[in-house]
Amino acid sequence: MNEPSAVVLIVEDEPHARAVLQVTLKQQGYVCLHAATGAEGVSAAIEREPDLVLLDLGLPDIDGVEVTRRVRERSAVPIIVVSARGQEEHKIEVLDEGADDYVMKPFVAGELLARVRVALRHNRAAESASDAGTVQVGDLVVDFDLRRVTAGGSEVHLTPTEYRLLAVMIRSSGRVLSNRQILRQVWGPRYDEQLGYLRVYMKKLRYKLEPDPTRPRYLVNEPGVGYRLRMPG
Amino acid sequence: MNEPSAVVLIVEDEPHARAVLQVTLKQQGYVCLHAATGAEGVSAAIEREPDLVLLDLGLPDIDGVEVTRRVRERSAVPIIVVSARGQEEHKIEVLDEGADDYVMKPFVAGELLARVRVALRHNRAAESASDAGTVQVGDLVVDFDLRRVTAGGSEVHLTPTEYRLLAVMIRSSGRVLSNRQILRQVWGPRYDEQLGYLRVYMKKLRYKLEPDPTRPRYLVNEPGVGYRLRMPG
DNA sequence: GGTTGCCGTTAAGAAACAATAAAGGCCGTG
DNA sequence: CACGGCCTTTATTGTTTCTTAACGGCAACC
Repeated sequence: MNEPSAVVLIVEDEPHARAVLQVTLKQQGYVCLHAATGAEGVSAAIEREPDLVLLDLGLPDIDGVEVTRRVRERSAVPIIVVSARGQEEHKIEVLDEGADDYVMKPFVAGELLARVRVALRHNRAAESASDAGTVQVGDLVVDFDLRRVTAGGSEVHLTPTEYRLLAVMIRSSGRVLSNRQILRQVWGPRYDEQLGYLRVYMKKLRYKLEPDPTRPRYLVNEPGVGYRLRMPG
Repeated sequence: MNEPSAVVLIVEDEPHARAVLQVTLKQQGYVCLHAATGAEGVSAAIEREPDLVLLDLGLPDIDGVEVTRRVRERSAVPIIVVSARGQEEHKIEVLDEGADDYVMKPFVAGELLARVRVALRHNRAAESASDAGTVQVGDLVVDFDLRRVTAGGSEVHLTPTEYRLLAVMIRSSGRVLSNRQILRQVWGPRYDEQLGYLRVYMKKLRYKLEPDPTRPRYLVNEPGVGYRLRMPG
């Protein structure tokens, strides 16, 4: 049962840090690409189509925030930012620009790898979601071919946004999705702070899908984190 | 079912102490390497790739803390510090630099060997857990992909801070983490003196996870140092 | 036997977060 | 242009989580 090996682009100017990253990743069977400057990183991230980008914040030429922005103009590749101590204040900026996660140097190998796995899995889930079919969770059935939803046996009409939200949730059913992740997938990367949208539409979905909308069985909130579509059981 | 014999690097200047360590280990089938100075120890730890390093704190040339730091720049090999009385204050420093555990001289052979086994096992677990995404310790299971925690078979709801704390502990299960290390990882670098936070949240976690919260089996305190997530056995 | 240091526990107020209702804007269609 | 459906926005209320400070127990040490 081998995972198909993923290609990871490492954007890091300092040779030693780069070596540490590469060794850590290669041991797990990942294939590594390199870029030593922000400019190289941007073009490699777009042209060579890696499955993941590890981006150091302390690059010599372009600011890491700017690198993220430029990559995001052309690609949805997951970006994990690696930053040294004393650069905490960039964390929020860079996440706002569309980075997916954040790891502090020095990091424990296990932690880095965990985040890499999570980021890759997202990506794969989003891609394979395009192959259609019907998904069932409890008495909720979504037919992606016909774009039809039934709850408790009877058909439910959903607006486009409601449908996209449900699709995102049901594709990752069982797992907690952060508010940011949901907003990016449903409304787009620039909307990932519009928590209000998400709340309003969660209410609408619950109203249409839940047996008792005030006591959600399916669409449950994890305070401070996000939402998840609970699987039966 | 033979354990694959592990290679242990002993860094110790005093001949008698070295002999005691070596005999204790050889009887259990471990292969021993030696280094008599800190400098030798650093290069041997990196180049000869032992499975474990036993590091004496009272070396003639380089401080044990410095040895740990230099090894950690290049290797994730488990390090167990062996320290004489009167060096207690170094324990925390050396753990902060990335050592895995410490044993006080004079030590009982059984205790040393138990910690050696734990450190070796931890290393192997960290390697094989990297394709799982879920980590199990005793009847505690953390699924990092789903962000789900179960204790004794039933799901447990954790708040964001509780979850981060458990994640930090379980990623380093078996080894001692200093209060400062934990605080930095869970609350951030600026909170590394807020011991109160840690105590409050340790209680909350124990309450939710331990069979008998007043007699912790998993989250155990190391007085004056920090906490450890004890592995079963 | 008191003092000190460290740990566990508790509770209450502050802050962050979530659910809901309702109003206004946009846009296509009749 | 009036209407209906959908999306966005704001305000209000209610809930969960975090922070903070104080207290009590226990052991080590003088």
